Amino acid sequence: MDSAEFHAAVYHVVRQIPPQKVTSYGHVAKLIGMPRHSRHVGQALKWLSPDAAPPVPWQRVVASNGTISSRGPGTDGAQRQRDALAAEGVDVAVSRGGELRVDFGVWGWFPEPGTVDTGVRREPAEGDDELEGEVDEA
DNA sequence: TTATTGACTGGCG
DNA sequence: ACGCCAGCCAATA
Repeated sequence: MDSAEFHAAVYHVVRQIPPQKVTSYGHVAKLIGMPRHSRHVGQALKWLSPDAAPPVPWQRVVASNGTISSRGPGTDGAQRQRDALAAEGVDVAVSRGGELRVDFGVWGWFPEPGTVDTGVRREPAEGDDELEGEVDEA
C-alpha cells in the first residue's frame, strides 16, 4: 500500500464513523490493517483539505485515551475539533488543565478490524470483473 | 546518507 | 492522575 492508498483507506474508514461516535488514531490504523501507523493516520487527517468532498469527519478521531491533542499552544485545531464534536452533539469534557476529552464509554466506536470497509479490496488483477455491490457483507 | 519530527501507543514508576 | 521512556515508521531536513 502506498501513500495515496493509505490516505484513501484512512478517509474511507473515517467517513464510516457514525455521527456522535468517536474512535482513536490507533484503532483507525488497526481497521485499515496497519496497526503501527497511528501517527500517519494523524498525518493523513492533518493533510486533509477542508473542502474535500465528500467531507471527512476528522473530528471523530482522537487519541487512544480519549483526549484531543492540543497540537501546540499557538494552534486552534483542538478547539475547532471540540466545536465540531459539540456541534454534532458529542459531549466533550474539559479537565481542569484545559484538556479536552470524550468519554469512550459513551461515544466510543471501536468495531473489530475486518467488519468495516477499508475501501481497499484486493490487488486489481487481469479480468478482475466485479459487481460494485459486494464491497462488504457485514 | 543519517537525524529529527510527529493530530500516537503502551508500559512502568 | 502524571510524567517518562521505548517503539513505531513515513515524511522532511
